[in-house]
Amino acid sequence: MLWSKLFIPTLREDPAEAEVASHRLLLRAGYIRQLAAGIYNYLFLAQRSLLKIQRIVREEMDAIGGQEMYLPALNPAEVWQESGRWDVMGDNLFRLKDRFGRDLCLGMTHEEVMTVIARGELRSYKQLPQIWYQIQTKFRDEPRPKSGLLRVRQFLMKDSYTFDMDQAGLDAAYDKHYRAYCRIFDRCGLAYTAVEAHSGAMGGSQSHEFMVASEAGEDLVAVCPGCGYAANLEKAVAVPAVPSVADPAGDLAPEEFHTPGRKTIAEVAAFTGLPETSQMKSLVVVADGKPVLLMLRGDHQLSETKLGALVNDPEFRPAHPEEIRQWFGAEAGSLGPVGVTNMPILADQALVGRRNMIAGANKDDYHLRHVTLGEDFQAEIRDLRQVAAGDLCANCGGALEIRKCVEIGHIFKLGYKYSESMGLRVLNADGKEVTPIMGSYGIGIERILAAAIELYHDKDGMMLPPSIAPFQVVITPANNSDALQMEAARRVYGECQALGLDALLDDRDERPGVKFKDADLIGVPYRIVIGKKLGGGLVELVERKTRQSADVAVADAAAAVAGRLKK
RNA sequence: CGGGGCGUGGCUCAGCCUGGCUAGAGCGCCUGGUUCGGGACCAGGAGGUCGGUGGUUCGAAUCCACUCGCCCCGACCA
Repeated sequence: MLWSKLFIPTLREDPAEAEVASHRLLLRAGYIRQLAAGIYNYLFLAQRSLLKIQRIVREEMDAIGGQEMYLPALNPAEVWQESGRWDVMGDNLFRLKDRFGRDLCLGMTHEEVMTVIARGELRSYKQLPQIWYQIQTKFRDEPRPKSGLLRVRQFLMKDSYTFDMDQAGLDAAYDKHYRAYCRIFDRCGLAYTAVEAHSGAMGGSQSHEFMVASEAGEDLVAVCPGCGYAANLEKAVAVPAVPSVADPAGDLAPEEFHTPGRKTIAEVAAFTGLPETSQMKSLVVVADGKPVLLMLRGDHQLSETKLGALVNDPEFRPAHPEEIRQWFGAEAGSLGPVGVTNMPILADQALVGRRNMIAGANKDDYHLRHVTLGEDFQAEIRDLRQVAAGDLCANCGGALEIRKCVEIGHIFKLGYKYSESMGLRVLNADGKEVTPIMGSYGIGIERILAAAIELYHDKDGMMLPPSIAPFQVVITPANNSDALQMEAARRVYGECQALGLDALLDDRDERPGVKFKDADLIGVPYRIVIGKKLGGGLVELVERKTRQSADVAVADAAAAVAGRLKK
């Protein structure tokens, strides 16, 4: 295509509102423009790139037997009420009424609609398994849209759903998706990791997220460089780092001591001269309307996700100061487990095997030393803590790292949540009605583009992988007023097209510097510069990512690019 | 929803604290000319109800109140 005819509104300066690299560059390179918070216009370049991503997704979904559909974004409330998500989703669901006052919503995913189709049409085990997918605009009323295309209120998602007769079928469907996702992200040129994920409100037994490491991300992932273990921090397990000071040995009885004004773990550590690892942290939460005392090692953080799942109440809350006073007779800074009988105690497994630790005395300004789990108090042992950097891998003992990541895909074994609540049943070979088991699998289309930019950019602009760049090659005549250069540029451009390349001819009447800057900014992987060496029959072939350039014969330029793209 | 910040030509910003001429700069845009390997130069030109509403004042971009929008932190989050 001819650049002079295209709408590519590049900006010379960084837009003020953009913080993260992908947002800044998408705006500067003329890919997107904002319409409202979390709502973007995808201009020509973005659309071109997104279409390429969608094409890759389609090809790989089709390759595992996926059947593409297109379902309404506008959904009647009834189907969401049937699944229960009308209430569960709260303010995240965009809701509206039609002229007759009927409730509708804009779909954030399509489990319900897919299940409606399935229950209306699937009758027999002979029709299963099925893999249905769509690429649709999804809506979420995000409380805080941010970071350009990374967290938006309207976005494209590939979502697929599988229906199987049994767990083995679901396992196979899940595995197909897992492998398809790897191929998709490989083809998109992303460096990604598949991590074990918390299945959250979606229920279900198994779940993986596909993550791209980036400071712009919002998820934290624990990874083991040694054995490859990787899990979302919400779910990660690890062996805690060894306490920095060994516990006092012996069968010692709890012993009260005065700790005036020392309320936090850090203050008590400073006061006693013993590290935080020698203390027990006491947290009181109210879950399901009832108080629970949680015991953790002093330096450990509570995992709210894990606790939410344990107590079956993701909405649990910390106890109020008055409640703590009432239940313990002391302030939050002096709480401990010894003598507590009016509520259940959950202790993190990192406390097992520890002896004679320090904990609050349930008496203001006093702590106890020599507190031992199982001897001085009884508790249910659970995994409560959030894994931290430096913890040891449960598989291989290596030190774990924590990385910020962008989630680009998520696969779930849904189980029977929707098929059961919405009444999907088919007849099995014995003529009995059975409920099929489902899986659900999503890919954030725009996030692939944004994540690629986060991964691959420099001070001059994007360095998009060729598979998802809006163009594969740009032909840049250095001087438009040089008729020979222009003629050669047109010829090379034609040859690129003949070879099936996505080529862009920068025929704008601009100085070379402007053309180079723009080409770098929008991230075209290869550039053929027609310049002064044309007299000697040579043009310059430059790779955007590496900045490596090579002189090639004019006649070979197009083929040279095609050759490099094949690699 | 809590905390912070910002709304002035298309973009980046100055002016506001301490009210006072026709509201500025750089970039971009238009016309003409010169130029042509990393965001050129000269000359001329277009473009702004200063987010909105109300108030104070002889007079408001500037002060006050309300309000809308956007960004960031937190909460939230298939």
